[in-house]
Amino acid sequence: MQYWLVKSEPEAFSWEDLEKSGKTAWDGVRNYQARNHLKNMQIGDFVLFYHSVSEKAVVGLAKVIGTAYQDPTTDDTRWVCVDIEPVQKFAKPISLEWIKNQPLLQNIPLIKQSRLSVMPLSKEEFEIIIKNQNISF
DNA sequence: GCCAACGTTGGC
DNA sequence: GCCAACGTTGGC
Repeated sequence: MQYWLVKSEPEAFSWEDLEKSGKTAWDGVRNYQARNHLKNMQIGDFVLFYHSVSEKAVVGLAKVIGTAYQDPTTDDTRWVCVDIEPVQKFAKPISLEWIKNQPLLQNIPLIKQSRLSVMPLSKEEFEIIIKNQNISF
């Protein structure tokens, strides 16, 4: 079991869009580091969903329901996507500002490498972010 | 809206 | 193989 965080501009694809469609192919990734993380995802892994730019907050929890396969939005075989589905919306979004103030979250790529769109989190980092959300697994 | 950070491209 | 130019992301 691994833990991940993915970013999306809500104007492009939001948590609400994910809930509406029930599941989605996490495609369009064109960065090798992010691509490598996608390839490492396993079915059942949890994925935190972050709204970048206009909101800058983690807004929900999703999970992986399909492992990496050829990204259908390109013929270029370098790129893959995975399938995810929503688990639960956060009762209270976790802001970037809050994350920056947590001593134990100082090393996550969200802060250190702001342009990476798919990143791994440790179990501890994941649990700090989802605590107080009353999420039932 | 600006711009820093950073990844990619292409000329040499 | 280096690096300048360029495009994109995302915080501010």
